[in-house]
Amino acid sequence: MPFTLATWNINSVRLRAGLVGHLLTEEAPDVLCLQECKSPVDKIPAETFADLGYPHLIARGQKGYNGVAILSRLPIEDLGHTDWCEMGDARHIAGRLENGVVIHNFYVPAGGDVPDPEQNPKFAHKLNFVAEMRDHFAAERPEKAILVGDLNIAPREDDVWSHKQLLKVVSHTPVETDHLAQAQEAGGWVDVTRKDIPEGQLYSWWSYRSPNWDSSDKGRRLDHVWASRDLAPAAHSSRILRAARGWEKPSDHAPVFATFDV
DNA sequence: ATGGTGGCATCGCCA
Repeated sequence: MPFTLATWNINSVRLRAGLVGHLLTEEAPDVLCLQECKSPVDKIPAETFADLGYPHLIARGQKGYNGVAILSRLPIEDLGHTDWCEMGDARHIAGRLENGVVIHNFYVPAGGDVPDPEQNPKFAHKLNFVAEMRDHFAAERPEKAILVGDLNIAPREDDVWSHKQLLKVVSHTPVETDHLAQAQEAGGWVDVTRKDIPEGQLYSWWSYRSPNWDSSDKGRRLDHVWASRDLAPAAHSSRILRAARGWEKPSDHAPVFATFDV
């Protein structure tokens, strides 16, 4: 049975519940993973989504910051979360569909502005977080699993508008892309988006601070869909819904889609 | 070299 999954950093699920509804109605993924919900779980407008055919919701939340959720048409079992870096942040949730597929939804710390862990504790936190992901998935190799989310790292040269100009910009520094590659390798994860779209510039985020985001196109691919090695051959038809970045009062991220035949 | 925008725990912090 094929199923389609999407991941989207929504930047406030309450403010943008209408946009979420629009995506569910127009694109109808079976599963939608959200990050930066910025809401306690009991204040997520779950009924709105249930009325649109998504009665299943698992989430972790906190007031104002972070927050991850999985909306699903299909029943999903809450597998809990890991408290990465023991910060108590709502940055991860895992669930299992009835077909046995496990979904990990991550919101990796952005890391602040200065790409030096000695000078900037937020950058140190980001590197530690990704190192813990590496250790976690090295200890327990994922099978029949999908990892999605805003990983806040654009790994490839063609995942940013200018490789050269972003080498010292947080999200594309070598130490970050090395850390991400190690986490990916430790779990045997396959980058599904790049498996399906191997060539060319590809972005999922455009800063709010750039007024002409579309024409200047200074984007980065910060949002990812990975599959465990056994599941990767089932993946196809990835796409990024760039148009969503141009919707009324948009998130600064566009949703990333992948379809799996499982 | 700087500042640009947006959300919220809103006058400072996060992205």
